[in-house]
Amino acid sequence: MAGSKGSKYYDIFLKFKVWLENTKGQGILGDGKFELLEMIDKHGSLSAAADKMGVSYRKAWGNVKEAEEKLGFLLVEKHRGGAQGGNSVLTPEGKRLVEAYKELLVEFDNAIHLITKKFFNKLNT
Amino acid sequence: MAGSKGSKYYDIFLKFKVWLENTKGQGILGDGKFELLEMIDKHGSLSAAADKMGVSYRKAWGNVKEAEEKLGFLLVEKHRGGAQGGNSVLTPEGKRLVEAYKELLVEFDNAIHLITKKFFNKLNT
DNA sequence: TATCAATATGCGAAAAAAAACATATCGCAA
DNA sequence: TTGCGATATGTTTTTTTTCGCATATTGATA
Repeated sequence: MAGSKGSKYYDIFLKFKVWLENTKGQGILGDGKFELLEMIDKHGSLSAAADKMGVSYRKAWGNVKEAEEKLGFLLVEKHRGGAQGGNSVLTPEGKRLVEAYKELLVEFDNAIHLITKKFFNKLNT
Repeated sequence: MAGSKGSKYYDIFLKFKVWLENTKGQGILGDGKFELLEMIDKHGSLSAAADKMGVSYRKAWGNVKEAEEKLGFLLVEKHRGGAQGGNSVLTPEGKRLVEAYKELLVEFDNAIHLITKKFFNKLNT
């Protein structure tokens, strides 16, 4: 819930976003891309991950590539050809990033919760 | 500084954004608009605020109007005509929001600082 | 060795967002 | 009563992003 009932701020909410940036100020990875990485990890391929997320393979592939270029190292180990056509798995670095990001989100949520409370308290003073 | 020296994460940073949203999921006010409100407060007019921020008056005006429409109440009291052509001052609600937001940012920065540290520690483990 | 599913990319269209341009209105003060 | 500077908007242009379509490559397996 946002502000207290009856307040003019009743249906207003605080939202936030966290992402990784490089020194050039370019965004690298945010919520969407992290979710994509998780899906790749879970399903074993970019195309399956894209499907599950309801985005085109073209877009998902482009996202991964862009992030990797900006980072300067690979997040996903891609294989093509073979009976299944190919597959993709996270690199150790990719896994690590995803893990760290997940924990980060939890802590962020906790912090936000407190801060939000204070914010609306102040507004309703 | 981001990761520890020599780390693969050396030149990567965590960034964040906070903003207000209404129940329809529409963004209302973020960093830029809050800064605009501060400038209006400081300079006494929308046009001066726009100048100082290096944006067009058209854009600044549109931003304020849009935010007010989504909030359902006024943030700025505008007057036109007169010797000076007109002027603008924050409404009490506008002032209140700006104040609360400023405090919010400080707390956010503190929280982020801690969380960022943990994040990179984990990556470099 | 032909097939098949997944990776890999280029490119043009379409949609969305931002910036620029053009006016109109308003009201005090000279 | 005219000029000036700020508010108020509609319209158009430009820029940026996103989407969709087409096409090539790869390699285990039947």
